[in-house]
Amino acid sequence: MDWSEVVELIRRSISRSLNVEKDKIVLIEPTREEYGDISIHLYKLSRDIGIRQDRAREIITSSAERLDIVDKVEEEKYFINLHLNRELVSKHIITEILVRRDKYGHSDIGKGELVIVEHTSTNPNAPIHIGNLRNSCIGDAFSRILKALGFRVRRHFYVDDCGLQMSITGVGYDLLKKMRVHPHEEFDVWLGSIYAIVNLFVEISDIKKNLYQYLQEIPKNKYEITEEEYRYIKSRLRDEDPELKSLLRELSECYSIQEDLKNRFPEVYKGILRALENISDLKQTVEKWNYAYETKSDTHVVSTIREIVDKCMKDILDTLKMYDIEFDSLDYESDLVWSGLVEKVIKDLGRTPYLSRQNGALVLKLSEFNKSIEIPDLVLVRSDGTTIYTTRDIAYTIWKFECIGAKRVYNVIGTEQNLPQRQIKLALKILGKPYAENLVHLGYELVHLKNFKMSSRRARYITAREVYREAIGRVLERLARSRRTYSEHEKQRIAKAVGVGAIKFALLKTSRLKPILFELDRALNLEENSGPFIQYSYARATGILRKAESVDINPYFVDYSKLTTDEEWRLIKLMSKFPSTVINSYRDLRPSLIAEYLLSLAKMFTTFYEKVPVLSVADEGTRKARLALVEAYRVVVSNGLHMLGIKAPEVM
RNA sequence: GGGCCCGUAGCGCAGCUAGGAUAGCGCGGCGGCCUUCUAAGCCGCAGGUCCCGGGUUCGAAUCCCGGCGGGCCCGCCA
Repeated sequence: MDWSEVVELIRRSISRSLNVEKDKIVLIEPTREEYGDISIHLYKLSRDIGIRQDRAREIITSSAERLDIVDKVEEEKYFINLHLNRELVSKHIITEILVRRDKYGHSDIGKGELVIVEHTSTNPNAPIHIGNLRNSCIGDAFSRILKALGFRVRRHFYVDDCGLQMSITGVGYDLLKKMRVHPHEEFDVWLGSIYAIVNLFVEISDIKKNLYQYLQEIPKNKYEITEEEYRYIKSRLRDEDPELKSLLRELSECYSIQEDLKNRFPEVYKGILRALENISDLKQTVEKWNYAYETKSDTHVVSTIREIVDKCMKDILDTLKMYDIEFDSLDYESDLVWSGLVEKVIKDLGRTPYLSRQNGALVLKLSEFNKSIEIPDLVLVRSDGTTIYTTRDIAYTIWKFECIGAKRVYNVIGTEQNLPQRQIKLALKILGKPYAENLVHLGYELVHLKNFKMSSRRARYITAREVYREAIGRVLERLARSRRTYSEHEKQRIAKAVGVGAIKFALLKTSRLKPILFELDRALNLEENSGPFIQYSYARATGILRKAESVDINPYFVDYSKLTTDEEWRLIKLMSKFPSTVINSYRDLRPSLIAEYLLSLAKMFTTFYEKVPVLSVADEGTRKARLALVEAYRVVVSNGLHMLGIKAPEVM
């Protein structure tokens, strides 16, 4: 029995006695302990069902009193307060937990339905950073929640290897290879620097080209901004022509990026700059690569991009593995394009009245399809024949439903992509796909850092690996200050579990619709509203059972009348709410609900731990009952942590 | 200009979807608690115009309308 069943039992009984539908009976949580466990607002109820208050009171009271789980019915102001029979309810709840064990909180509402959770899906041209990690944690936790609820879950990583950002990286990588400049750091970090630097040169040459019509002093086909040029630009910044002014400002911003990248990645920077002497139009080269890759028409381009994508993906997946995050499938965007599926989707859309050609590009007229909401049209195919990201994502979505057979698809993608996600859904509707409604955008707000703006285009980020190393280091430091002694192996295991737990919890506990200000000190402060706090409570609970002479707890042979303290009762009640918390978390797409729940549960356990002795209590029956309670706590908290992808260490 | 989201204690956040009793938690501040199951802990104190203004209601942090403040999006980028 869990809390929702207790509530249901009472509702059913009262609704029968009053002869009204169950939905009309609203049971609420009392705000104070002396008001009992469950309350009914008499005024509201009597109005809702059209019956006099005193009559309702009479019926409810006698109906509730007949239930064996109800101990006492009291009246206070306009409330009827029910006090539950602690012994009986405790018995039901603890038995349920100890019998169901690692299945407590699980259910079969998913009925084995196949669902896809797509998450992380970062560009394979840079390391995964702390911002991406929020996505991974939410996606991974949500997958675990779905699994616990009986869904068949597949976790997919969309490898975005088409698109300009890959051509930019590929061109730079190729140039360096020809110059015999080889990577000597972590590959993904190295690749990220190439992307940022080539991207910068594309940008600079573009601006210079436009600037040339105003200022011939700035040569139009040079990639670097010299110091002289920069001084000159600054002296002209106050020019009155707005167009010129904005170009100057952009270029001056590029200069600061240039200096930063030159400083941090001198070898890559100089190598690419030297190689560029032989390239007259970098942007054109990039576009050529983009076209060649998407059409698979140049083996050198294809093998080069594939090479860097695979190497980068290895680093990304290795990093995520450190956080215990894994995938069932890597879906290469290029495979999707090369298979002809993207083309087919465009063709299918062409048969609807909503596709039209504008200036050589193919545009999906979403505004005409749905006039009730305002939504911008979507360019599907550029005038050079290449597709854009959203187009490929439409095909990808169809692939998930039709080729994989998913009944529902969850996309963990930042809220900044709200619009494209809606556009995809509309495109599915235009195609008459019945599953359009089963595409769920699990959006989340970004991670911000204090005094630091992350940017892939500038190769500025806090990588997930850095954070991991820092977290491990801090836990080891904490262990060194501990009064306990640990073996080396134990230290490493705890450091990993707790370090990762701290980071994951910090990223999961906040509602996904709120931006997170990530401060390392705060996230890794092991003494807060934190993952380690919950883990610590588990370790303490485990400690008690380790020291108990008999760990064999049979819930059927426990005298529940011995659990008499308020601390015990509060803990039992809260544990009984775990299953409904999991359901709510799934229904509202909010893993943070479980995080929040575990925090209050751990807090409650800690209070119990401080106030109620277990091992030292003289009465054997009491000791046994409390041991059962502690064991039940371990079950609930470890199930909950597991759903968040956080380990529960036995020792800390 | 339009769309989505957020606004609760000095700071970080729950509570709002299904309106009810004295609005919670953590950090930070102050004061206590380790010969007794792990002090990564516990207990106490101080700290609030629930952004503002209307409306609905016996009753609003919660629902509705209108403002204000902040974020994101509205690209032949991803």
